[in-house]
Amino acid sequence: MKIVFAGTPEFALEPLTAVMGAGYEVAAVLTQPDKPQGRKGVLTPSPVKEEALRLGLPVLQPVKLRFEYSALAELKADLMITCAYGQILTQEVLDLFPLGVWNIHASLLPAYRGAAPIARAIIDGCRETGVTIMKTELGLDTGDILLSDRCPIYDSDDCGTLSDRLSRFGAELIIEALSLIERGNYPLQKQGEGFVCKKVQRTEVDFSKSAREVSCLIRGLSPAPFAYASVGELTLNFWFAEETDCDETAPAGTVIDASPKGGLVVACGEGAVRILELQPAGGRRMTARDFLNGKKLTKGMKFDIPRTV
RNA sequence: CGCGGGGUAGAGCAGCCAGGUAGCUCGUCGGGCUCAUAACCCGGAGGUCGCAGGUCCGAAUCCUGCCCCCGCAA
Repeated sequence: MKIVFAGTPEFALEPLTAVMGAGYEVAAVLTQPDKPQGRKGVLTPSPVKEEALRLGLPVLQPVKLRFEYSALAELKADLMITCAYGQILTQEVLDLFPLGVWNIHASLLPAYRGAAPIARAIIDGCRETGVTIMKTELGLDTGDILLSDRCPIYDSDDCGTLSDRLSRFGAELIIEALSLIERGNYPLQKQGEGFVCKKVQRTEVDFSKSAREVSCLIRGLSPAPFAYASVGELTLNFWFAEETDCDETAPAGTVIDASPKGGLVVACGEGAVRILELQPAGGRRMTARDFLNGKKLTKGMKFDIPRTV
């Protein structure tokens, strides 16, 4: 079976290497074009492209696949796997693969179709999510389901750790899926009513929400694009936070504790959160303890609360 | 030429604007207190102040050039 693997971010790496490791012939890797990154706008290849080159696989990076699929067609592959590729496929592209196009999606479909299923699930406070293998159709993540696997979300998870875990789940599932497809007799299950989640953006923390909502937002947006908050001239990106007990009552956003021993505790609308890792603007990522040693924050200071729209 | 912050003990920072003995919090090492301790008290070690040049009696501090790190925005 000749396979094309389409993917872009780190999440797609484990599945790609698993497919290779299982001995399948990967005819080419399809990924998004190199993009300018960072302050200097250095053209940077996607994680999947780097891995593909390392594996010695041919790489295709059409800007608009819907107009540039002749190279893909010439491969005459049997099947394509998509995994966070980043472009909507057209019917012409889907028709190139006799054994179909199969998608690895990081949610328990039909929930969290679309762009940022992992981050959204954490932000929404879900206790569980998963990975689904489904047949790719024209609709956004609406195709029939072949396999899925559940995965708990822990309070110790951020988007990075959960993404890593789901990536491994996806790798296992796709191998299982390929063997089902090879045998040719597999059950497909139609999706029910679901919903689409949008891409996540850098978001200012609203401490007037509950401690759980705040900690979930922080963890869901870490390690990018981050939840942040400001106090005076200081702006902080938050890498990790947990809910915590607090005896004190203080207006939302108030720094209840800022001692190197006690940690950075901030009052929320309900409860309080303990910030464990953060990054000041212009600085490196550090533990709250390190940050507090610099004494830029003291008990009683208040974080800005974004204006409610 | 997108905007901006920064490089000072192992870590995080202050000191720089108004040049004149290297400071704070934490860690670390030693001692003490305690039934005990991550708690408390006492003491010690540890720094080419990013690099190079310049000004000056004297530069972390002022001037010039270079290297490196990071936040925002794309």
